[in-house]
Order: sequence, then structure tokens, then C-alpha cells
Amino acid sequence: MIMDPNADDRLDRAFMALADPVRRRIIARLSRGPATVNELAEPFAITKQAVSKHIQVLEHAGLVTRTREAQRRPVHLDAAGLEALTAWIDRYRLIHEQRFRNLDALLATDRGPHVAASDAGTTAGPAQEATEP
Amino acid sequence: MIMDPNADDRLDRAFMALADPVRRRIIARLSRGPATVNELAEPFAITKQAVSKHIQVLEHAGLVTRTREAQRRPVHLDAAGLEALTAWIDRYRLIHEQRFRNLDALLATDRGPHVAASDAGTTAGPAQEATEP
DNA sequence: AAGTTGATCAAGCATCAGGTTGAATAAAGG
DNA sequence: CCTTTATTCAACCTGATGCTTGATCAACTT
Repeated sequence: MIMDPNADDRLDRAFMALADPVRRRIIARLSRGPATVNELAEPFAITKQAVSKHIQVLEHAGLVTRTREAQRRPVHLDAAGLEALTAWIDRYRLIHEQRFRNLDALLATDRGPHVAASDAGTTAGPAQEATEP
Repeated sequence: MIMDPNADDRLDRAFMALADPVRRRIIARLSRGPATVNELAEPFAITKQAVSKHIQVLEHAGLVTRTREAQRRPVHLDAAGLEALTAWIDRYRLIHEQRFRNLDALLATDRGPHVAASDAGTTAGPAQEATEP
């Protein structure tokens, strides 16, 4: 698959899209099946134009897709877009946990660790990085 | 400082915090161990004040914590904060996939599905929701 | 053709997020 | 004490967001 030149922008838009409670509720609704703009706008106290904009944000973030059906444009959830986010988060969660396992192993074998915890932290990694591996 | 009783606000801040490439790179760095503001600011072409603000955003979002150590304030990753985000995303990803499994089962037993796919979608859920279950 | 429904475009406005510079605080080290 | 180091606070600018109202487009319905 093609990795678009700046995957950063994709993540920017996706995380930003979920940083709004209205858009999160739209995602929650779409997880139960596609819906039109009117249907999606119904629970909210804002105009349909505003909801339409929210959907455009979600679409541009790669979290939803749209089809044509007469004059309606049903919105569908795109699970792959969500998965990209959990993939990013989980990567660093796992690196973080791995670091703790390494530290635990070190403390188990080496007796007499009189260094502070934070000091041990700064020297735990072999510094293998560039720009978001 | 009072802890807001609104879980929405916490998700707002957490997703918003990750919607910035600088803050994501800070998270990536912290996954390898704690670091000070100066260390975190070094790879960036912005001022330390700006990085300090970014760290405050991450802290307010519950993604990092800070300790005191002489005049330095090492920043530590808070894995629990990240986990809350994957938990939110995965919930709706799973609901979405479950819906597909239900739809597949329906199409396997019921012969004669002449309705459009999107129409089937709008009637798939029994509408059991309030505000983000 | 005329009207209705569904959704978007466009312009305007209030608020906020990210960045800067400059001054202020806090803890070490002379 | 004064100086250096590490970090934050305060004021300010700029551009983006979220929302509104009013007009426009596209596809049915009659």
C-alpha cells in the first residue's frame, strides 16, 4: 500500500476529528450502521450545516466514507481509519511497557541499585530513534 | 484543581493532545523513558516555552505526569491515559464489526434480501443509546 | 414545469490553539 | 550575595475551528 508522504497529517486530522464530542457521538452512531446527515443531525441542538461540516471533517480524516443514494448521502464508518489510531497509540504503549520489563529484569539481577528511578529511566533506552519509527 | 466530572472533556483533551505532531513526538520520546523539558525541546525548532506549553497540554490531558528533581521537572508517560483512548476507539470498532457479523448471519439464513445494503444498515440496530454508553 | 427534500456553499463572527518575546520564579553553584 | 540553569508566567499576534444565517445545487415527486 502507498504511504502518503506525510502520514503525520493523516494522524493530525484523525486525532483532531475525535477531539470533539459531537464527532465522537457521530462515530458512535455510525458504529451501528450508516446514516444520512439529517439522521445524524437529529440528536443535536446545532444546525444541519454544522453537522455536515463535522462529517466533512471525519471524511477528510479518513474515519468515514460516503455513498450516493438518490439525493441522500449515507455516511459509513471506516474501521480502518480507527485502527490506524489504535495502532499508533499501542506502539508507544508497548514500548513503554517493554521498558518497564527491562527495568524490572535489571533490578532483579543487579543487586544494589542506588540510582534514582528517574535517572534509571533516562539511561534505559539505547537511543534508537529518528522521526517516529 | 478540581477533577472535572465530565468524561467527555477528558477524551476531548486527550484526543486533542495527540492531534499535534510535536506532542506525538514527545509521547514517542517519553515511551523510552522520562525526560526534562530541555531534553524534549532539543529536537524541535520552536522555543522551550512552546514545548513547555505542549507538555502542560499533555499533562492536563492525563497522558503524562511530572515529578520534581532539583530544579528540573522530569516528564513521565502515563500509559493509563493512552489506554483510555484505545478503549474508546476499540469499543466502536468492535460494535461495527459485530454489526457486520450479524448482517452476514442474516443474509445466510434469510433468502431474498432485495433491500439495498445501506438500507439494511439503517435498520440493523435497535437504537439502544443515550450519550455514549 | 413547479415544488419538495437533502445536503452543501459562502460569508461573517466569536473563540481558541500554537507560536513568539520578555519578564519572573525556583533551585543549585560559586 | 550574585550567577547560572531550568522552567514557567504574561501579553500579544495569527490562523484555524465551530457555529450561525442565507443562498444554491441536485434529485426526487406531483
